[in-house]
Amino acid sequence: MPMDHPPSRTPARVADRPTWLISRTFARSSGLLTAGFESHGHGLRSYHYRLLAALDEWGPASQADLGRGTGIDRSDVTAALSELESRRLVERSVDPAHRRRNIVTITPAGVQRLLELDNVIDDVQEQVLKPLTNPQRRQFMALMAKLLAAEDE
Amino acid sequence: MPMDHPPSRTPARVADRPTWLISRTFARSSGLLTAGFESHGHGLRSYHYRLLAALDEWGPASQADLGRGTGIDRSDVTAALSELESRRLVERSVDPAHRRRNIVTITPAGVQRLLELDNVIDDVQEQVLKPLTNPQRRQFMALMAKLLAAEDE
DNA sequence: ATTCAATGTTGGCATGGCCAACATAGCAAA
DNA sequence: TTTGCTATGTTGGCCATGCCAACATTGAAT
Repeated sequence: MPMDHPPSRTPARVADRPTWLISRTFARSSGLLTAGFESHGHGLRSYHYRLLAALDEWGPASQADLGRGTGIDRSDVTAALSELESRRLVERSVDPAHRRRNIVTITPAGVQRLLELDNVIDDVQEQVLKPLTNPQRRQFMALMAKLLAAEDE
Repeated sequence: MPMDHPPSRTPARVADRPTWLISRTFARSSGLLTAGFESHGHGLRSYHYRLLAALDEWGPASQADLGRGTGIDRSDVTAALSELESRRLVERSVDPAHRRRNIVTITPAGVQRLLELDNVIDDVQEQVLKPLTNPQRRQFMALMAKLLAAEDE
């Protein structure tokens, strides 16, 4: 999604459209995020961050719950957790009550890593919003929140 | 990118970050766009639309110019044009001056299709922006434009 | 006891954005 | 004029994100 080769000019019917602006905005944001993860992300990506954050904030959970909670597909949760586990950032253990189910726990090293990623990601927010004044930033976020409120129906 | 299964709850450190809002906004916009193309797009996708729009607005062009103009990679231009050509929406002919170069032209049927796609896409804009009042829509777009202005440097 | 639903896992797919390599063709500098 | 350098179109590949299907296992419901 990072579109590193932006169009030199853009057809008018495309350039004016909100969906185009949104997609360009996302490309910019996503590009900066990717760059941030690449240089200071210790090989992790956004799935990993979202899972670590969920585990830290909500405590140990099953993979299915993590998937539902974070919106990440079950199969992708499995893959991302395996990577986190091999880095000792989370631990998987069988739920004694439901032996089919794994209980996933974040390790102290995982919390540590999460904190580091927080900083990386905060930097990116700054870069993304740099062109806007503080009131504009708040306005922008409020408008997006309004746009997304409809999502729940 | 359509994220059709949004998170049921979202970790706080994720939920209030601009990059998250942007990515959710894009997911929504992109999902509606995909749905629009799927139901009334005659099997075409956004690359096709962008290319048709460029050809309609700028007139016949070489593939390399189309790529540079639209920000689509040369190789993807080739593929998308082949699909458009097989549907008789564009025509390729060798540039007599530079025999290595193709001159791509939009056909009347292509213009027709473009007009239809315009309507589909306009509908999507409405859907995306529905939660906002008209002044809010203008504000939102202005803020994104400001965000993207930095892109040129 | 027999169904049914949930769980974790594997493997696959599409889209959008990329890159590398290649043959061909034109241009330019020597 | 010959020797490059560059542009062009094409093929084929890669990666990330978001998805879906199928499967065996397991527990719960009937």
